[in-house]
Amino acid sequence: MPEGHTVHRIARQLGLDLVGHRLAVSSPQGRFAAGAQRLDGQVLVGSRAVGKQLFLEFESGDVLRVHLGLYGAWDFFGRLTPLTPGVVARGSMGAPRLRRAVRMGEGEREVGTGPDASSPFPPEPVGQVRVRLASRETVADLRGPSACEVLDPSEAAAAVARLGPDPASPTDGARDVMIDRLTSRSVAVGQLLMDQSVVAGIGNIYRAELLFRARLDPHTPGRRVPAELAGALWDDWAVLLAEGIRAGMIVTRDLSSEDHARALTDPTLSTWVYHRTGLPCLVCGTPVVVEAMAGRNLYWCPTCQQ
DNA sequence: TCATCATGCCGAT
DNA sequence: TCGGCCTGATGAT
Repeated sequence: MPEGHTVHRIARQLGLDLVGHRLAVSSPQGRFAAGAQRLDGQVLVGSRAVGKQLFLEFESGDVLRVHLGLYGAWDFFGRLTPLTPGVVARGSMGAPRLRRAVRMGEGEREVGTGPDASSPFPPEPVGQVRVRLASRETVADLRGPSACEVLDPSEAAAAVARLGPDPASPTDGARDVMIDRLTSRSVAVGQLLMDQSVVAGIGNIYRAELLFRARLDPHTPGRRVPAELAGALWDDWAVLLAEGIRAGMIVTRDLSSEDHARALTDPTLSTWVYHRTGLPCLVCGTPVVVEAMAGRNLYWCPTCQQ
């Protein structure tokens, strides 16, 4: 799945191009027909990401809650404002294999179009589109989400309250809340970082990378993590998340601009340990190992992380 | 062409 | 701890 940075980018794209517009809401696939009918014709008034969840608020107070799960993605068409100056997201945002970014040439306009500007607008839905949000100029199609439901305001508030703090959607005392929840349990810190009620938005890649950057053994019980180290994990997560949102990809190493571009096609360039099983640790040379932790692949360096 | 895998999470056991 | 769900890419056949 898209980790937190991707969902924040989706929230921003929808905020730039669909918030403030009266939308046609439909479910071409049919599996969200009732929810779509409830939202159809309303003005979208807010777009917010908390962790990996997206909350879209409509003028009636109804909130569309979306979780992309492992496979979900949004496809954008029509008029799109670049999230990063000069870079227009084309195609999908969500499942990473679909991520595409096209750098616009000199002199091109700030506003780009979808993947095929010559096709009719709005485009015919392709595949299983659970929800289509359409303004006169922009279409957003949601495919393959694990959660997609309409909530009333109190239900939406409860859904947000179940999540831990998110550095990109800050709340009062967020850092202390994360420190407290991380250091009060005996569960392994490698599991706690993936627990969305401890801290929101971290997935399997950021989990492995944060632990390596902190030189922390993933098996360390949360209780044994000093508060200063838990705070440092929060601070580093805030940095990596902000950079991920800006760049539109997960980068946890300092890369030259050439390597940054090459990392689009060679993911092993952008991480310290994730997906580097058997390759020498970039710091000490020890082969990176992979093991299952709570049913997910955990990558780490047994020498650096002690 | 097929089997496997993936940045997730839930509920049953 | 496991299977189930959702979709597309990848590497093996």
